[in-house]
Amino acid sequence: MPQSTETTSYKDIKKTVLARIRSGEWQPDSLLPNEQDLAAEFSCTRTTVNRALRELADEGYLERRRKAGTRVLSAPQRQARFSIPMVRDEVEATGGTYRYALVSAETTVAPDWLTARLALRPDQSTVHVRCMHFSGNTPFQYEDRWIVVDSVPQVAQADFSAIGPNEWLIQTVPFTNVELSFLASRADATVARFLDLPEGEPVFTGERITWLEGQPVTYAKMYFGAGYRMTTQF
Amino acid sequence: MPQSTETTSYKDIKKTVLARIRSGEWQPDSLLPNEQDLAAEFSCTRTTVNRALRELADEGYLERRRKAGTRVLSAPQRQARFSIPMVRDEVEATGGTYRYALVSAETTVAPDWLTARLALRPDQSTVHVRCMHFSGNTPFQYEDRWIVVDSVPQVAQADFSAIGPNEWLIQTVPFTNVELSFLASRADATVARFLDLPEGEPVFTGERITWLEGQPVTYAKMYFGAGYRMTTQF
DNA sequence: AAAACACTAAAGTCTACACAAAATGGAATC
DNA sequence: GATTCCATTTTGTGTAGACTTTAGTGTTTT
Repeated sequence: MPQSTETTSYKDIKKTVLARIRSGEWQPDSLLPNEQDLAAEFSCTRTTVNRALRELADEGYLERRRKAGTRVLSAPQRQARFSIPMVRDEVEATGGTYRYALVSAETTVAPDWLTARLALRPDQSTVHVRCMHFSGNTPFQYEDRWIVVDSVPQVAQADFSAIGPNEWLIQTVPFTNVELSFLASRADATVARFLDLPEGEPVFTGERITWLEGQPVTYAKMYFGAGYRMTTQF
Repeated sequence: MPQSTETTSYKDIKKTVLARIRSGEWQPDSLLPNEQDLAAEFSCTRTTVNRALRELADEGYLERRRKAGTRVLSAPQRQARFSIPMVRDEVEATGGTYRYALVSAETTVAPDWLTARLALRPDQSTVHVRCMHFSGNTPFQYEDRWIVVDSVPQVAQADFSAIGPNEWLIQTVPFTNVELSFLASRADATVARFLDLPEGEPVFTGERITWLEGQPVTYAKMYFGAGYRMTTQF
């Protein structure tokens, strides 16, 4: 049957279901009709209903279990998606001119805390890179990163004077797992100097650990310049 | 054909595609074979390939355009999903005992900055609620919230002495749009007092604006206690 | 009672096919 | 040379039907 003449699409179903939840017609914790019945109601196939409900479950509105059916989540476990762009893109998106500057790059044995954090073997070798990202002449981000040499042997030959370690890594090694945190920290002397802030100032900070199939690849701490906010809409 | 005997599922296809991207077989920016050809290769239907590629595009690995085809995103525009639980759930998830305390609740005309922020009409009435969320006896979050009376008339009768404004709102009014930001701010005298921190200390801060069909519903500022970090894995 | 078992309802996934919609690239026209 | 228009390709979405997997529920056995 062609869908040009008045059919119900999975998007329509999503909207209707959401509306019913919002209107209170379908109370939290209550069970929805099964797919078959909904298909009949919307005069479409179960496939279409399935897609609608599956996506709503994905978005955190519904909970689905085989045999048990589909129920409305009581506390809509909403989730926010933040896009994590590369610094260059983030700067350019705001109209700024991106500039990168290497501060230091050296091969060292991993410090204790890093060995613990990444579950490294004692005395594994790392490349420690510190660098700055600017938007025009304004400091945008100070990055402090360690790369595990055993996981990324090529890093020994890498030259970080022109390209940032993040961009280099993305081009060079894949990763499978990431742990990402955000917090507020106080600017120590170093961070304050590079971000051009008074010492002790609050700094929005990101911490990122990346693995490839269980192997720790890199640990990065990213200190954002004054006034930075991470925003999303949904 | 039954799928018990060796068929390719959309999950298999996702894995294979990801593996090819990671291995470099399919370079960033390059075009993938079209769905028909992939279906032939995996000996399944186009529907199955479609689902696999659609989900990968959703997850930020691929870009798909009709007629243009499917290509590997050069900078895998990865996105992090943070779940935004209600404070009670967040506290209880860490094993703490949740406790709520109202600080103040009063009806006032919206201040200038809020009128501007939410695009209110001049002198619209709001309910201003300030409250604390504890984990055991440790301050977990100080919340400072305005609720627009015109959008939520019931708020005039609400009693926030036992239930937090957020939980109340979720039960009472639906919302359609949210803008959520995170930043690092310095604790002013009030925030410092409630969170039991020295004044000027960095505070991880969330700001949330909620609309219902274009109508501003509420503005909330959430100050998190010492050591808070927002974490996700992917 | 408690444990093991079978039945069955519901979601999960796949096949096979069809038509819809977008957008690219080239052809026709100005 | 630029613009408009159109055919074609590729993804998007729907139908119809089948088999699979999970997990409640009720029954039987211990």
